[in-house]
Order: sequence, then structure tokens, then C-alpha cells
Amino acid sequence: MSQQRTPTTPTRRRGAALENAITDAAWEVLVEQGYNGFTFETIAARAGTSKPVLYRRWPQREDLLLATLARNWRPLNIPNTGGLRQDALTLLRTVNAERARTLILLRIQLADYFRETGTTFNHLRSHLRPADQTPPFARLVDRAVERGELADIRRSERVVNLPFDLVRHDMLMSMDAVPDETIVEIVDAVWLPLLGLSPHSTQTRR
Amino acid sequence: MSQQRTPTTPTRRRGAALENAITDAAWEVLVEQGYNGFTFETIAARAGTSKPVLYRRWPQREDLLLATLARNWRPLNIPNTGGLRQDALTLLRTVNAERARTLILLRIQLADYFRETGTTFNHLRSHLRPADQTPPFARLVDRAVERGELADIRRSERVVNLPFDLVRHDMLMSMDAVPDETIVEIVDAVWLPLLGLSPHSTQTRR
DNA sequence: AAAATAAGATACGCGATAGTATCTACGGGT
DNA sequence: ACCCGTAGATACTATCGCGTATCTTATTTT
Repeated sequence: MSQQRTPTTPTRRRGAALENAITDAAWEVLVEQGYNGFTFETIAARAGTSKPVLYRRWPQREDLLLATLARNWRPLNIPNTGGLRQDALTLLRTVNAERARTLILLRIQLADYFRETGTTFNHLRSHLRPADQTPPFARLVDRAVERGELADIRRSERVVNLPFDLVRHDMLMSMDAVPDETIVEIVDAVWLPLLGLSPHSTQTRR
Repeated sequence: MSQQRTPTTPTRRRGAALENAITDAAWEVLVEQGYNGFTFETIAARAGTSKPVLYRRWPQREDLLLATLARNWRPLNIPNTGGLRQDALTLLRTVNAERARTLILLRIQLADYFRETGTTFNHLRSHLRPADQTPPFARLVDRAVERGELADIRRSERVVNLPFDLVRHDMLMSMDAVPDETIVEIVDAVWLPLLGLSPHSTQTRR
């Protein structure tokens, strides 16, 4: 930290400020360079600190990785727009936006980590957060049933979760965001028909 | 090759025999250890040869990678059972079997290669093989139309390719084979209804 | 049989990274 | 002001893999 020093500007970080700076840098490195670029050398340089500082807190690479993931893990907001179609579109657009998308694509970034440790993404997820209670799309369908928009019948998880699966699939295939018209297509041409709905019976046009 | 030598047993490999042994070893290494384990050191040892032998043929790692992929790339057999449902189930089971599955999961194994080179799986695929003409499921649907099983109307690619997308998605999620009942579910509960068919109107039970 | 080719073996220098040791000096607590 | 903890800087050893040089020797060619 060869920083120009003024009487009131601290030149060293401590405690949470330091740890947050490190895990923020670690996250950037992970996203840009993947697991194999996630090295103490690179992260220390990115965070403007030195390797012993990292080792003092996280003696193993995995410790730092888990800390970094825990800091960046976010629950998904479940929209409640009053209509099933709009809920679905909003949720998928949220999933498609950068923050959530990066977490989805992490599955690929961490392939080598999973291979090394014999663990899985799902195992990691339950480690970072308690099991997500109800899958997001199941929540949307439940609400539509409550509103009387959908009949109260049993539906397979496969059908309920289909939009999320398809968007995730396309993201994994392209390693990038999905075009918005793809999202609209998945909801209107695939999912709503499978639920026995047409796109315009669920709510007025957006 | 410190091999016990008999008068008629050659101790050294040459030409295609040697190259095939190397690319076979390279493939095993790629599948087991991913792109980052794909090193000349490891492959030479696995093939029972020395690094200069590899460098003489493939001066760059990418050369050896492409040669290895070219040797193991296989076109997908399109089944023709006389019924759409059976065609679909057969095709998905083929996709789910080890050989084709490994190629699908290669997308993940090669994530670091794509990042390094700024290229993509689709680019790689068209490099290894001319563009596959008709997507497999489009072929199945075409045949069903010819047989009169399906109406001759326009269908979105999204719907036509849905089974393959969902199976691929589940494979990518689990990095493993998909249970057979998943395949049956995708075809019977999702795809055929979207095509306006019920599972048993396409053919007698399997 | 002799010559040519290249497979196989091995050694080397270099760069990157892990992990650790050591030192200086900032900054908080007393 | 003094003491202590530790941030930041730097150096070191060990390991791994890349890429190359050199040598021996099996095998094909002449």
C-alpha cells in the first residue's frame, strides 16, 4: 500500500473493511478468470494487499472461495405483479440480469473445483444457504391458483419449472444473457400453453 | 518404452499407431481431468511416450486438443422407428448414453479454453464438422409430418427442439446421465402435449 | 550392411504459484 | 508516549508444467 499519505487518510485497512475488499477482489477474479485463475497471488494483487494477509484468514484456497461465494450469494426476488404471465416474465428477466446470471454460470466456472473435491453445485448451494424452500416458479403457480387464474390441480415439477430450466439452459449454452424475445417466447409459446393458458388470458399486455 | 523385447515384437510405435495412441490418451486425460489437466506432461506419460514426440506433431496445446476432439467427434444417429414418440425416446437415450453425453458435457470441460481463445463451442463444432444440416428433432418432426402423424404446420424451433434442450439442461446440471424416467416424462408430459399429441396416439406402448 | 529417420529418455532454464519466513511500520488500545 | 497486533512488502523454497536441447537406439530406407 504505497499510498500518498495525509494526516487523516488511513493507509491500512483492517477488520471487515479489509476482508470485504479481499472478497470483492476475489469475486471479480473468479468471475473474470474462473476457478483456475482464482489464485492467492492474483487476488492479493487485485485487492492491493499481500499473500500473508490472505493466508492469515483463509489458510486454504477453498476457505477463501467459500467466503467469497457466501458474500455474493443472493436470494432471488419473487415478483408479485397480480398476473401469472407478468410474474413469469419479471422473474426470468431478474434471472437474466447480471447478478443472478453470474451465479447461475458459476456452475461452469467451478467445474474444476467440483471435480477436485468430489462435491457438487447443489451441495455447495445448501452449504451457503439453507435449502430454498419453494422453487420460484412453484411460488408463482401457487399464487395464480390462489387468484383463481389457474385450476387447483396437481402439476409436475417439470412443467412448473420449465421456464427457468429453459432460460438456464440457454444461458449455459451461450455463457451469456438470453435475448428478451427468447424469454417472451418461452413463456408465451411453451409454458402458458402447457398450463392450459393463452398469453393474453393471464393479464393485459405488458 | 523399456519393454521386454522379443525378435518379432516391435518396441516402438510409428505413424498412425503412435498418433492414435497419443490422441486416445489425450482424450482420456481431457475427460477425466478437464482442460486444465490437459497438459503435454500428463498426456505423454499416459501415452507411454515423451514430450518431444508430442511437440513434433502438435507444436501447440491447441493443435493436440483439436486433433483429439476431431478423432472423437461422432455424428448423432437419427432413429427411424416408424413412430414419433419412439423416435424421440430412442434419440434421447442415445444422447444420454456415455459417448454422446461426454461430448455434450465437453462444453463445460472446455470453458477455460473458450475463455482463453475467445471462441465458442459452436465455433469449435463447425470447425470439426461441417454445420449439421437439420437439427435431430426437426428431422423427427419432419418424418412424423410425412407419415401423417403430425399436421403440416409451422412450429417454432423452441418447441421442436425442446426435448433435447431439457435433457441437455439436466445433464449440464448434474454433469451425469439423466434418469430414463426423466426422458419419458419430458417426451410424454411436455413435448407431445405441446405438439398436440398424447403419448399413446403416436405408437403402441414401448 | 550402412545410412537415415525419429521414438523414447532425460536434462535444463524459465515462469507461475503455493506456502512460509522475516522485516518494517501503521494504527488502535492503554 | 508506549506497547502490541497485524497490514503490507519482500524474499525464499518447492513444485509443476512449458518448451527445448541432446543423446541413445529401434526401425525403416537405401
